[in-house]
Amino acid sequence: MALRFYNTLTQTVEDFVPADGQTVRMYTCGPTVWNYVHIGNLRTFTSQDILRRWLQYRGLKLMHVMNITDVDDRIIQQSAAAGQSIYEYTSQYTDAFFTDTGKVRLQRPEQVCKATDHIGDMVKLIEGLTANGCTYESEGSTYFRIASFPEYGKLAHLVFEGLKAGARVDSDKYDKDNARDFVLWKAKKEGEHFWQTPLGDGRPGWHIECSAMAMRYLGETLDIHAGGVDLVFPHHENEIAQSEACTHKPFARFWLHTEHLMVEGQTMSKSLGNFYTLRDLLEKGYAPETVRYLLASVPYRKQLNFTFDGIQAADTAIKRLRNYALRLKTSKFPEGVSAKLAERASAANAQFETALDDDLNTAGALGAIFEYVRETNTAMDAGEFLAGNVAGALDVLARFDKVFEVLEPTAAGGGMDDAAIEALTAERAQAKKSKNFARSDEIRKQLLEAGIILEDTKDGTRWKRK
RNA sequence: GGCGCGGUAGCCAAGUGGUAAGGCAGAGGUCUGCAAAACCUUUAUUCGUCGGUUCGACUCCGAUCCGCGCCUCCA
Repeated sequence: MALRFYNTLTQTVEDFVPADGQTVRMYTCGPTVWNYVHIGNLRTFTSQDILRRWLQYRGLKLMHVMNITDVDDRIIQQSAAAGQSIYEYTSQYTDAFFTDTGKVRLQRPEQVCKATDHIGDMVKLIEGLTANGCTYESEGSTYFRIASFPEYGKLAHLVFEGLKAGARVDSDKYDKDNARDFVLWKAKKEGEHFWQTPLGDGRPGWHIECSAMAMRYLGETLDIHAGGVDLVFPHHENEIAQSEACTHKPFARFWLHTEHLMVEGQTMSKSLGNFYTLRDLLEKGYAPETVRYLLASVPYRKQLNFTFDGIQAADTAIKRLRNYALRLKTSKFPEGVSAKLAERASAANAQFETALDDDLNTAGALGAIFEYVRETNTAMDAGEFLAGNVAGALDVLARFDKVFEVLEPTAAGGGMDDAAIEALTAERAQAKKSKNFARSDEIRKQLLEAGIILEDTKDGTRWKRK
């Protein structure tokens, strides 16, 4: 089955192939670096990481660009309140962003770009729009005239006929011809950071950075543009308008949007007290890969209800897979290879791949893996799983982990080293042999306190870290 | 009001015109010096509700109820 995605632009699931057949040129809206990432942000970024990994799994090359919005109203306010320049203020949150996303094992895009490094590209784009008659100036600011782009609304599928200009209360302080017109370049305000440009002293509007940087690095038509659902309107709609009105070419072929998450069935918000950053969760003792698993396990187009029961379930599910991997690596299986089980491994891989090809159905993919794990565990218990089947099973896990990447535990740091554990395990084996169960249990307890769990099997004792 | 998404077991969740994946939790059992791991059995005659189409619908159509999102800054 072909790889396919739901495209917000057409509201249908479409087969996906990059325009040049091999390299996916993709742009995702990155963070506004004024705070630490919360789990809602992380859900979107995690879904994009799954997307990246799946495209690579399918043999495609990637040119993925993500922006860092390091100048906007909130940043200007917050940095002023903190008595810092916008650069000082945003650099700490930019660093924190990569630290946090690194912990949940998000791959870094091929190109990360900051808005403030691309003011020149934005100015050029705005000048191009002006040359095409799509802009107007008012009190030093430059606006995009929506009336100049008849297709406005095609992404969000909004119809604006009947809307009276100025009918909506405009919270923005700048004057506009039409309430829907949006600002490309904001005139300088006293005390605010600004750039001197041919457009006048000021700073960029919110939407222009994405168009300018996306086209700068990826050309006029991208294969994929992705973000959270809340960006569909007005952000992505405006990106389309300002890009296409300039180039007269489609800005992006596929638009992918990740649904929001809820927390314990409610919208996440600070006022409800259910607002969590990744740092909050890690402080509560959850492993970053557990958060990753939970966020990735629900398909990206479905709202995800984030609960503490859910994160607990994710933790247990990961342990099950780790135990399975441990069993594969430490057990002695009879010689030979079971053709039936080899076939079963191929079938599991096929199911896994079919699910992810189908608009990244992560829940379906996980189902394929767990079903395979249970069946092969049963075969192992029955003595039907043979030594020659180990490689195939490890391959199933490896394919899974290429996408989900949760099997390797995050190092807790400190603790006992492997040699010391092996020595105690050996001593305990001796004690058990001579039926000295008191000493045997003492060692088990000692290791448990150090976070090491011992498991006695017919092939000897194996250990793992908690 | 307009546009869009969703309602499947205690919780999370896949699926689809042919008779309900998977994970977690619960109960019982097997194995075990202890413990752990693993496995087995068990938990939806039923997929928000009501109609319709069909040999057959959870899956298609209509209506209806409920939840959520966007329409203004927002992942």
